[in-house]
Amino acid sequence: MASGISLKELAAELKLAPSTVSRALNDSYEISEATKKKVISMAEKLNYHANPFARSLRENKSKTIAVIIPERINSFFAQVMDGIEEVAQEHGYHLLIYNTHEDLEREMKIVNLLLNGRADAIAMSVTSQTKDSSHLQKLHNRGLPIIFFDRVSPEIPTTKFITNDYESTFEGTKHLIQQGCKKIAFLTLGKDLSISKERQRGFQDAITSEGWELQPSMIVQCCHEEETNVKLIEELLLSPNRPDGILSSVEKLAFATYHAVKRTDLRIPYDLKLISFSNASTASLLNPALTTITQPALTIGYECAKLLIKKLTKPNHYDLIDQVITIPSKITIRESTCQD
Amino acid sequence: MASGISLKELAAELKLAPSTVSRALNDSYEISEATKKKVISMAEKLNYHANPFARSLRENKSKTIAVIIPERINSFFAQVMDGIEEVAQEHGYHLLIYNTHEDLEREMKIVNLLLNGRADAIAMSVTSQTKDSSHLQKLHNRGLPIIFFDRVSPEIPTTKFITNDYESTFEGTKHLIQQGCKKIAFLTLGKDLSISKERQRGFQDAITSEGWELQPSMIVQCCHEEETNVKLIEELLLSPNRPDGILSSVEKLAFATYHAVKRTDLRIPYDLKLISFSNASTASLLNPALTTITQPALTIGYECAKLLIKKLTKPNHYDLIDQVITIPSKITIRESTCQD
DNA sequence: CATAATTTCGAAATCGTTTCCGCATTTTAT
DNA sequence: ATAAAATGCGGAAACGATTTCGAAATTATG
Repeated sequence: MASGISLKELAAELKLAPSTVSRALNDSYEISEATKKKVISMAEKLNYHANPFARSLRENKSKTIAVIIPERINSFFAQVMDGIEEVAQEHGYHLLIYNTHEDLEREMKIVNLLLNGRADAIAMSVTSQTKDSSHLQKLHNRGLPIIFFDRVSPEIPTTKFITNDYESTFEGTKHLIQQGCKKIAFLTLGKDLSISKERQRGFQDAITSEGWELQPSMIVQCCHEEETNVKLIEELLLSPNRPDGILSSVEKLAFATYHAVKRTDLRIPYDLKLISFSNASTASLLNPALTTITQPALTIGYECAKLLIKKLTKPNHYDLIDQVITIPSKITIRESTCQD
Repeated sequence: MASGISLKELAAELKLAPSTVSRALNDSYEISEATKKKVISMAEKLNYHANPFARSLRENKSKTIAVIIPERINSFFAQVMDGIEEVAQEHGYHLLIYNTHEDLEREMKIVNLLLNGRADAIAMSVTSQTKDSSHLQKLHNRGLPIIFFDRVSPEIPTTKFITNDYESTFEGTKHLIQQGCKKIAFLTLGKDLSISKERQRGFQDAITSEGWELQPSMIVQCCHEEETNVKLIEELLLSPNRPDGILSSVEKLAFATYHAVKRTDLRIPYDLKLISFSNASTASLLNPALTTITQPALTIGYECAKLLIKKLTKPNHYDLIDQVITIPSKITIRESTCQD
């Protein structure tokens, strides 16, 4: 219905063969400058636009990259997408974007959808539930270039971008300790996630490096349901041996903590200090301003896209080798961990 | 490279004609149950996946909807996208997403990219600079179903979804007045935008309905550059006839206001009351909590997608008629406009 | 049993590109 | 002057699916 003129029709109009017109439009050396000009100007005049599907079919590539994220309302993922899009657009690539909503079922469905070659490559961050990776393995086996960021799948031998999860969490915890915290809780989402494990390890090592004993009740498994999390954290804060510091490994758990605190008569930072992984630009506007561990989201997006495109444009000269590339986060200290 | 088995190969394996296999997989009535079963099980066994481009080429449709937004780090647009994706996924549609970064040049490039039929339909919100609509007209002329949300282009005769911009702003302004404000400023982005005009009209009518005179200096034209906006607002707040109330028509201008206020010794809500259009879930966590006009973002997303898909699945029985559908916003009063 | 009707399937065209191969014609080399 | 090479273009196949048309096989009907 919305179809315009085809190459064949354009060729007929020019009294040339379709092959000639195709070559002219693709600036082939076999075509004289004179015909090229004629073809191009006629193409513009008739408003010719090459059918992308015919081209994709013929060339076996779609000029499309799929991006799969677990959550859209999340400043980190939003920034990564902006980064990916920037580089992709530069190279003429389009972006198919899928939100799994932290739901493994949906992730599997989406991944299966991509098995048919609709996208030339994939950049993704898995859900917090993703433990088994057989669905991802299928993608990889099919030869589809795939790259992970932040929430990586360790079993797939490809390039992964993460931040220095262990070190940032270690430092973040140390910061809480320096600020006088004696009992610190760690909020986390999926315990199967590799970054969760690393962050937890950083947290634990910081605790034990003080000669303190690690209390299991201070490792709090949260879910993706906001209200449930708020209640969970509220209970934690009302318990007899409540923490005086919290390190949240996920942005939204920090927000949940704010909400939970509001329900108690505790005050941040006096009764509770809070630090969290977050890329929210509003961190400094919160009440009180949130001390954050900020990931280099935009850079991660750039690098993911760059590598994927490198692989797509030089498939034989470059491979997405099995490596983890770490780009450090930055801690920004604000009021939520500092009482003047 | 990543190509799997083709229909023809599958047919060969089954000793059937490609046409038969195609029909079997599409559950055609002309094929016996016996062969259908055989075909389907063999397809699964050989991991057959129909090539989407061959299908798109043949059927002249891509099962893809393009979404164009001016900004990704914006809770409103993020929620709209979630809404669109939800409905689209239900109907087997994929989403191509483009961020124009409030840049008209980019918007035009992206729109031109979509002229070739890569997407079956478009849902978009224009940039704050978009005044001329000839590039959008081209899309529409091509017969591509297009729908606008929030930032609409009035000249394109199609369905548009907005909120009750005039009324919400009117009420928001009245609320400031009720809270004791005597001089109110209005922060806006593009003055050519239809929603900006409507919101500004609501603001002005609320002012004049009090018998007050409208002061031109209280209409503040902002840009998309954060730091510039902060300075602009700071100057406003330091000027001799500074406002004691601000209505921000855009979420990020509210954030800019918070930052600007921090640079002065004014305090919200005592010296300045603030209300803003915003869908940020963190509005209640800000310092002080922000009074918001919240748009029904998710619903807008749902409705956009529903209508587009209705048009795509029943092209002859339904048209995207030239109408503006209004879904009301909700005002949530918080501390930024209330001193106890 | 012969014929008609119905089921079930195959051959081939088609969508719009790109590209391999081939054929003139012109230019350059011998 | 003739052979060789370069230039410029056309014809047709190919990518992988769907679909129209038609034919064979099966079943029903008289």
